[in-house]
Amino acid sequence: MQRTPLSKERVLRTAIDLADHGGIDSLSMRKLAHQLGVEAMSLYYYVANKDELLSGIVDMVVSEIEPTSRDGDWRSAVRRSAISFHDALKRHPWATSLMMGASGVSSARMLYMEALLGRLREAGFSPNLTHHAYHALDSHIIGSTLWHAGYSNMKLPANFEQTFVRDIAKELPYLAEHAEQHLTRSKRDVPEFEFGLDLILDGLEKILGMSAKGRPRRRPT
Amino acid sequence: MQRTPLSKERVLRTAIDLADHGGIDSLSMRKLAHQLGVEAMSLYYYVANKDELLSGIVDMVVSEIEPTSRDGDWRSAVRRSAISFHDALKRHPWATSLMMGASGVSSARMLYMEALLGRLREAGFSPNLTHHAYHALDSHIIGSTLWHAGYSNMKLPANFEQTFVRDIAKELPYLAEHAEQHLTRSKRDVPEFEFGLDLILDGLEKILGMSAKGRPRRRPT
DNA sequence: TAAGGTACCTGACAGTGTAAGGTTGTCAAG
DNA sequence: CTTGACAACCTTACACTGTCAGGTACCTTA
Repeated sequence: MQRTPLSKERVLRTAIDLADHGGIDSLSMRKLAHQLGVEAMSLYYYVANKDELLSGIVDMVVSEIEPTSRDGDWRSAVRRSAISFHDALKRHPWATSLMMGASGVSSARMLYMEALLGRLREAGFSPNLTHHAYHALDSHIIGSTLWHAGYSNMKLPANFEQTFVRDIAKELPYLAEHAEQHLTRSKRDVPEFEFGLDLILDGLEKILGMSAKGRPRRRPT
Repeated sequence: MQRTPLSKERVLRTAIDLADHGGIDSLSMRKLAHQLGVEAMSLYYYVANKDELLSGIVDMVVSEIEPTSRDGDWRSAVRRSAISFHDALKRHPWATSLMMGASGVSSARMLYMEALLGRLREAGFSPNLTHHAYHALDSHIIGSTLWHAGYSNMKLPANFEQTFVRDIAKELPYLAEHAEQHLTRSKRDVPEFEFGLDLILDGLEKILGMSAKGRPRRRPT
């Protein structure tokens, strides 16, 4: 009875499972190897080192993102890909901080960027506005997700509302109000992420409209 | 000749120095102790464990932020504190990801939140709009800074422009354009951070104006 | 039969956080 | 002057981390 041989694919996938389940800190070479029924050093046959493993799994997460479509109006196309990005990061919260740290921009990420940047440029965004739009969107996605990850990780005491919120209500009433909103917020409310996203998209749309009126664009390239 | 005794203050301050200089990974208990002329375990007299040390230094960074002022118009007050937040995180890039991870919200952070939330509410923002405004701003700050940290960390080859940008120009023209913008961007251009910030502030201002016209607010509370 | 490569393993090393307990110095009470 | 308590610091040890150096078993091709 011989086990099926490993593969980089299988190594990365198991690594993602491990990180998803126990957080990125619980992803060690030995644990990962054990999960695969193998010794730690065997993994180095498939990855050069842990950094490569990490950027590998980030790559897989990034490739889960639906790239900005070329169809339909730019606004809903951008919106969809942003939400898809956000969703992917919610599925793998550890990926957010990993994506920003470590080793440069992966190729999957570059493809995503190209699709988004291209869609904006071809919708009539100037190079400069495209630049700013990209960073505004990216920051919002990253920031929202990082917050979401931190928030969902922090385990509140069971009676958080009765104790903490009441305690700080006198000295920090606005914070108490804010905390309570998180607790009572229903699924029908606008998600925080989408509110901010639409704020940015609204702003971009307005700027685009102004510049289009001022000097109608000639070449779509 | 006896050395002056340590203090939690001094431990944290040296930890910040170490992290500022060599990144958060180079902050180990032993190195920190060595820097203080002491053995590792002595630190545990001042901090319970490394987590407490980390949240301690994050706290110190947060208290560098200029809280949202109660004077002047809400917009420039919020803008100033956001920039101050961003600046603090640029001074200590490691703090960004630390702030979101780990152990809940520090008391310094709560004070900052209270000031911002309060300022918004008292400017006429509804509870719900305040909630969304807070998260939009926070996400942008965190996201921008995290990006900035990653970008400034990644060391490009000296001739990045000539090699990489040229190489990808054919397959990923928009990405190449974007990369080039980062390289040629001058100090007189609008910083990416402030562009996004103003986008958000513009949007909030507009919503606030609309709701004020629709149903003028009665009680500032 | 030999060579060479593939896929895995053993052992070791330097580094990490920290639990358990030990050693000083200072200082007040008896 | 002694005793004991406390503060401030140290020593040792353990389990864990990534990974270098090298070894082993098997399979394929010459």
